[in-house]
Amino acid sequence: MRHWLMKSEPATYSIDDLAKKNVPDMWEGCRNYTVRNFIRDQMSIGDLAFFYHSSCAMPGIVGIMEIVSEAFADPTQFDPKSHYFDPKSPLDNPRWFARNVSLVERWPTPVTLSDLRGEPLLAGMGVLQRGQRLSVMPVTDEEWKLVSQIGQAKSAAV
DNA sequence: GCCAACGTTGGC
DNA sequence: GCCAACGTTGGC
Repeated sequence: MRHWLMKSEPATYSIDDLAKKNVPDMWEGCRNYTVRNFIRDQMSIGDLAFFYHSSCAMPGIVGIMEIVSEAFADPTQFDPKSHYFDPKSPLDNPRWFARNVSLVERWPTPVTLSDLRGEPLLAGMGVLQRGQRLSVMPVTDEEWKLVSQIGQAKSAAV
């Protein structure tokens, strides 16, 4: 099993939006080829991912999701009304892929970006690297364990 | 709103 | 295939 970090702007789609569904939801709208390859080729059903809130007052990891489907063509690329519409993506050879995800844990007390930066053992994490902008990226087993512990401890302490 | 970093586009 | 221009990301 692999581990991931997946970013979303909470103003667009937050962990509360996912929690409200009570069923798996589609992780859509990725429009970067590196991210596309992760989603299409590297993820597996059963993989776990951190849900990361970006571009907001308190950026950080707000919970855990599970990948629950194979990759499928992201329908928003074919929808002219969608913000994610891509007129150059051929119907018979889609450029962009999505997966369904389901909520595993929502952390009432997030592990903030500054929490992550404050932990020397996490200095190598992709999300902390200067200039990295991928909205989906792999997380090592060690990083996963440590961040999960921090997240669960912070949220249990409330 | 600023700006650094990076990906994508398109002219050549 | 090069590379400048442009657009986007995302923290601050």
